[in-house]
Amino acid sequence: MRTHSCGQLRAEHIGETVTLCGWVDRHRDHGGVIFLDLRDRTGLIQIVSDPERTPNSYQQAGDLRNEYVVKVTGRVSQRPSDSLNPRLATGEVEVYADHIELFNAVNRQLPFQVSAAETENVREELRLKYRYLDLRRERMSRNLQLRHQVTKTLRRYLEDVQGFMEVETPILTRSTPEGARDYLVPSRVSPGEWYALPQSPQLFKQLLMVSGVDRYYQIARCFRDEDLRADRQPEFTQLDMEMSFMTQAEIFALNEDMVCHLFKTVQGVELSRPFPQLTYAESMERYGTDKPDTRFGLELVNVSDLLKDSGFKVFSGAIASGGVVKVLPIPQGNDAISNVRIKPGGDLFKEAETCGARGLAYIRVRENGEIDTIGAIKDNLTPTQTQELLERTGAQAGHLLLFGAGDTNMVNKTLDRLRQVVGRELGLIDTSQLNFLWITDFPMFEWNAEEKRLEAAHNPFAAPHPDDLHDLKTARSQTYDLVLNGFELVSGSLRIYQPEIQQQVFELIGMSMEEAHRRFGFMLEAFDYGAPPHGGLAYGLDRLVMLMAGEESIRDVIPFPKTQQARCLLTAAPSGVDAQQLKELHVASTYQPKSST
RNA sequence: GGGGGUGUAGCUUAGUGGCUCAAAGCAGUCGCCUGUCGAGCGAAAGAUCGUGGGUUCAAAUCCCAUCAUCCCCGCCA
Repeated sequence: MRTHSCGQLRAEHIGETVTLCGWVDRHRDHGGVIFLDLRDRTGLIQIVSDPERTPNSYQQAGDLRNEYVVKVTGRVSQRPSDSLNPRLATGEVEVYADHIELFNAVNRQLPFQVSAAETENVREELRLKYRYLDLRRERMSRNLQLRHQVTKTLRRYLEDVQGFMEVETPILTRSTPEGARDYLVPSRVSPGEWYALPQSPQLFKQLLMVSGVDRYYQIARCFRDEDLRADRQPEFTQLDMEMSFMTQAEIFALNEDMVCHLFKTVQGVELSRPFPQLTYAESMERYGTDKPDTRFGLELVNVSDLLKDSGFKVFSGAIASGGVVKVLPIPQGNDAISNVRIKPGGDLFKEAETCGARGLAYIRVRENGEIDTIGAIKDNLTPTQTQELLERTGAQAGHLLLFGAGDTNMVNKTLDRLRQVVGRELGLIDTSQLNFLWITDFPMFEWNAEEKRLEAAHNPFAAPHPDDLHDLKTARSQTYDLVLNGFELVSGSLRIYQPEIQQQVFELIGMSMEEAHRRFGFMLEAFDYGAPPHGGLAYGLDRLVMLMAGEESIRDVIPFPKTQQARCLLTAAPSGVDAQQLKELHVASTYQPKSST
C-alpha cells in the first residue's frame, strides 16, 4: 500500500515518486498553497498541494482536517533553500501530492490535540480514556518504541550471546502463602477451588532448572493485588531469569554485561564496569535504605557510641533502649533550610513525623566550631564531644546537622527520606548520571512484630550464606538487588537446592512440615530428584524503561495502565458480569453496596 | 484504611463573595490569504464552573457530603 514511512524521507529520495500513509498531523491552508504534515510512528513529512503543480489533489487537500487518515502519492522534492526546517528529520524535503486518498475522516471532536506540535499537558484521566489517541502522540509513541527496543535488545542478547531460552510459565497457577495479595480466578470444573495469577514465575523457573533448562528467561507478566503507586501497577512485567551452575559473581558479570550492552545499543551510553557493590548492612548504615540513590552524597553518620551517655535523654534513651542516634549532615544547610521547616509544623518535621520520628533535633554549625542549637542539646555536649561530632560528620561552618534518634528502623527511614528531600531540593542530584549499585547479603529473615514470627526478608527460596549456616535465624542470604538511581530495578538470589535446608527455612517462618508439604511438596519432591545449584533474578521492566525514558511514572511506559483504583478508563474494567457467569463459576458476591442515607 | 493536591468551553488555564464575573490561548465552524511549519488575518459559535446539599440579599468563589483522578503513608516476601 505504501512505499515509504513518513519519517524516513531524506534528500537522497529527491526525484522519487513515493506513496505514504498516515494521519494528518496539522494542515496549513494559505488559500493558494496547502501544507499538510503527514504523520506515522516514524515521524512527520510535509506534503504540499497547489492548483498549478498538483491540480488533482488540491481540492482533496483543502478538505482534510487533523487526524484524518490518508494515502498520499507524490514526488519527493528539495525544499526551497529558505524554507528548510531543521527541526524535522525530514525537513530538507517535501512531497508534492499528485494524489490523495482519504481512508477515514474524524467524525467527532477530538478530546485533545494529537499533533506533535502540541506540548500542553493533558489531564491523565483523559489520556487514559482515549489512550489510542494518546499513543499516537509523540511522547507515548516514543516510549512505546523505546520499550520495544529494550525488550528486543534483551532478547537478542540473552538468546544469541548467552544461550538463554525463553520458556512460558502458567498464568493460571496456585496461590502461594507470603508475599502480596493474590488475584484469584474461580475454577468452573472444580467447584470451590481457585487459581491464582502469578506474582512472579518463581516456582516454575526453579523447576525449569531441575528440568535441565539451564538458562531460562521470560518477559513475564506478574500480578499483585496491592495498592498502586507511580511505580507500581497491579499487573507489571518482569524480565525474569534463572541460571544453573553459576556463582553469584558470574551472575553479576553476565547481568552487568547485559545492562551495559542494553544502554549502549539503545541509548548509546557507555556505563562503567564493574558496578559497585554494597552489603545490605552497609547500605542501611550509610544511607538508611537498601536502595540508595548514590548520585549525591549526604551520607548518614552513626554517632550512637559518642552520645550514649549524653545528658540529653532523647539521645541516651534511644541508645539505652537498643536504638541509634544518626546524623544527616547537610552542607550549606544553614542558609538553605530555615528553623521553621525543621520545627514542629514545618514541612521537613512533618516528613520526619510520617516516618515515626517524634522530633527532629538539629545543630547549626557556625564559624570556628561554634554550634547553635536548642539548650537541652548544647548544655549536654562537652567540648570534646562537640569537636568529635563535627569531625565525624565532616561539618564545616554553614552545615546543618539533622538528628534521628530512636528505633533503628525508624531512624533510618526518617533520615533516608530527609536525605532524598534535601538532596532534590538543594539540586545535588546530577540527573545525567546512571548509578547502578548491587546491594548484597540481605538478612534471611525479618521479625514480623504483628504476627510475632520470622518472615523471609527476600523470598523463602533464597539460599543462606555459606558462612552463616550454623544459625539460620540470624543468617545472611545470598540475595542481591540491583539499584539504579534509588530505584530497586532487579532482585534475585542464589536459591536453596537442598530439600533439607528448604524445609528448615519453611519451619523458621512458622510453616509446619505438613503445611510446607501441602503447599510446596511438589517443590521439595522435585529437589529430591537432582536439583542443580541455581540462582536468578528479575528486572522490573516497566521501571527500567521508565528510567530510560526519563518518565516519572510507569504508566507512561505501559500502553494500557490502570488508575490508582486499579480501573481501566478505556475499557471500564473491572465491571459487573451476568448472573449466569457467576453461577457457572459457583461464585456469589458478598458485597453490599453502602446504603444511601 | 489514613494524609495531601486537582476538577471552570473540546483541550490548557485565568478568575477566591457582588460592579459586563463567567475570561484567554489553542482546537472546531465560516470567510480571506501561493512558502508555511505552534502559519497569519477576520467573524460567529462554544461553559448544568465534577455532582448533591447548605450558609448568604448574593456562591465558580465559603461550609458539608459525594464522585473521579493524582501524590504519599499503610500494604507491596
